[in-house]
Amino acid sequence: MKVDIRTVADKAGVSTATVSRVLRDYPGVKEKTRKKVLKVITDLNYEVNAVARSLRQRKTYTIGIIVGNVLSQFYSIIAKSVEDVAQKNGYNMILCNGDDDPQKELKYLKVLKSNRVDGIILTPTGKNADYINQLINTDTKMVLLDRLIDGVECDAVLVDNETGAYKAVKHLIDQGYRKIAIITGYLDRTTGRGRLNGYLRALNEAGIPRDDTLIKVGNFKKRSGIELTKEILQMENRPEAIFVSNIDMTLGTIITIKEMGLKIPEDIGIVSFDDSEWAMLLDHPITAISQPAYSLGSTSAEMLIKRINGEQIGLNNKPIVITLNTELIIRSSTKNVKK
Amino acid sequence: MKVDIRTVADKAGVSTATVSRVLRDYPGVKEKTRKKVLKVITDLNYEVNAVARSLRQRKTYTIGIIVGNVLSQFYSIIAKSVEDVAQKNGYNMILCNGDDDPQKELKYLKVLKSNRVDGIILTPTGKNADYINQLINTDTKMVLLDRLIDGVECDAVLVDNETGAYKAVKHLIDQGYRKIAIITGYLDRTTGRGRLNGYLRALNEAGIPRDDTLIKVGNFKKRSGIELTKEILQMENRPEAIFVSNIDMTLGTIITIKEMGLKIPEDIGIVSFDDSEWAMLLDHPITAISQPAYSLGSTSAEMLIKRINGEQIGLNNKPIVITLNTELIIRSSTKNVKK
DNA sequence: ATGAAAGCGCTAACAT
DNA sequence: ATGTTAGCGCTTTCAT
Repeated sequence: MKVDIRTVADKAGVSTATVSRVLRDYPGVKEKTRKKVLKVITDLNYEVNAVARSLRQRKTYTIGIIVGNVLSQFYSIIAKSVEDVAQKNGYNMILCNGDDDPQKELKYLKVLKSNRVDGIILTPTGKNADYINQLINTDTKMVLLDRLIDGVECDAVLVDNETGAYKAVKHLIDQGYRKIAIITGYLDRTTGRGRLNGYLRALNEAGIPRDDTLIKVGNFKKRSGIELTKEILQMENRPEAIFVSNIDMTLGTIITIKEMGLKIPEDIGIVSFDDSEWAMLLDHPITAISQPAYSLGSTSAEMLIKRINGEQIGLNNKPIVITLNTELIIRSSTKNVKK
Repeated sequence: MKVDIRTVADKAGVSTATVSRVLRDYPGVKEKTRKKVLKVITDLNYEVNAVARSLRQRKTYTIGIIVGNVLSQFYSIIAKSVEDVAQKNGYNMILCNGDDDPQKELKYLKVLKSNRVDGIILTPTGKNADYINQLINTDTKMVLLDRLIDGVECDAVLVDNETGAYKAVKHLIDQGYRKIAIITGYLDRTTGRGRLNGYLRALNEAGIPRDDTLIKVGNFKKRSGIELTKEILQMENRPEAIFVSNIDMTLGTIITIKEMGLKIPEDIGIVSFDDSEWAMLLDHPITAISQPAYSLGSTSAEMLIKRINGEQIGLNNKPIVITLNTELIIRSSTKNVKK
């Protein structure tokens, strides 16, 4: 049996307007009437039709989030933090798995737009700038997460990739390592580029000349960690340490090192951008740059909701970019035994 | 500027009905008209209002999923697989983090209902049976994932917990272990209970008497893995091996063993229900029961969508329970050196 | 304090 | 092949 606001109104002997007022805790309904209506609602197990409400109010109380890859711990934490904040503010969340694929990203942006979400949090692939600009210009609330897009001005919450990478590589240098390889991610992403830049800055500062044979470009996935590590370890004059730009590739790196029968840190030093609870349990716990994943998500969600509510942010309401800091966690994978 | 179907119709010089037909690839629109309308749609960047469409069609093309804990790898994989299947079938997915909390579960069930999702996939806490029954009776499509609920008859996709646990513990026994402890999860959940039962069956079959001091009840979280492992290792006559009922608790177990300066498997054998890519990288890779997480999610999503489409499933359309098998992956954490 | 009625943006039956 | 129109279930003015 279908039960809508009409059913409730009839049964309670009031108009639909009154039921609607009760539903929304609107003041100015006589206590007795309210009680009566609430009783009928309970009796009939009535649940407001959010679709109809959204249509009428032109507000869905829903935010969309498109992440790079739900399978990674990093994005799981972000999803959770966004959800926590959304919930606290009475919003629902639609999670989309962009898969770091510009096509899927575009598709999901359209889906979210079509569903009239009140705002979008996006981990951008870096493409689709035109469509994204168009969304922003037509007043879609949006916050970029973790990465920027060339040619797009938008609120964003980022991690200080360059400084993080710099700290990691400086630590290696301080430990006495000189020949240091890097496995980067996509260089057309601010994350990949920033981490490479930090690496280069640390080397430069220490007077170590740049050596392009030590720079391997991966795709942030385990597979490329495996392959590139193999390449590095098979070089005739093997590097002393590797800086790996994210945890999934680090996993691949460790697998490969094990397979080749080498030891960390005796044969090769390792530092990872991004940490894992498991990384500290290995026979040689991995030194890592820890990212504030939870804060990244919660900060962007809070920012988005402020925008949705029309609250003033910063000066003259221009887009704001917030950059969060990383932390270097020193463990034994960078203990230079030869030094 | 607001652009709706009316705007498009006017600009194209047709009625809204025709635009609607074009939008839905409805046959019987003259090619020339279709072209004209499509051009206007592109020019205006028109995007159909899915909210209005849903209201009218009484169909949202959205499925909701409530998982136990988005942070765990297990549920991440499930979320991804459900999303993959949903996408393939033209559905969106709303992901909710039930947090294994009956209150949140109830809240999200209501939210999803209110949003008129076409179906729900639920990892149930086991509570809220009344409300869930009411949903089912009012024709809400629902599939239970990973766990059942007492007193609820519903489609479900499960893992064979008992057999999995049995295989794990039998393997320990085969390795010569006799004094075997278990760290279980909530016993009011079919997962916790099933795994305990498998443990007991294996012991029983081997003629090893049940010893309740060796049965520790946890809550599936790392913290309880840490605490209960501490209790076990401090027993005056320490067990020779521990069967840990999920991966988060296993993480806690390993942390504790390390902290106490003990060695796996020399001092204590470990087998985990649930695997992790990292578990194989430890100095003593962890023997584990691997769950078909991806299949769990995809199977339940497929089942749900069939139900939504009104397809006949099984005999006389009664609820169906599908149970998937686990796999024992033997590594060195169960190599009994004393045997 | 409450009700009547319009309308949010679409789709679908019916008419032409 | 296309248009007219009612209505999906709500909220919100405007009356009373």
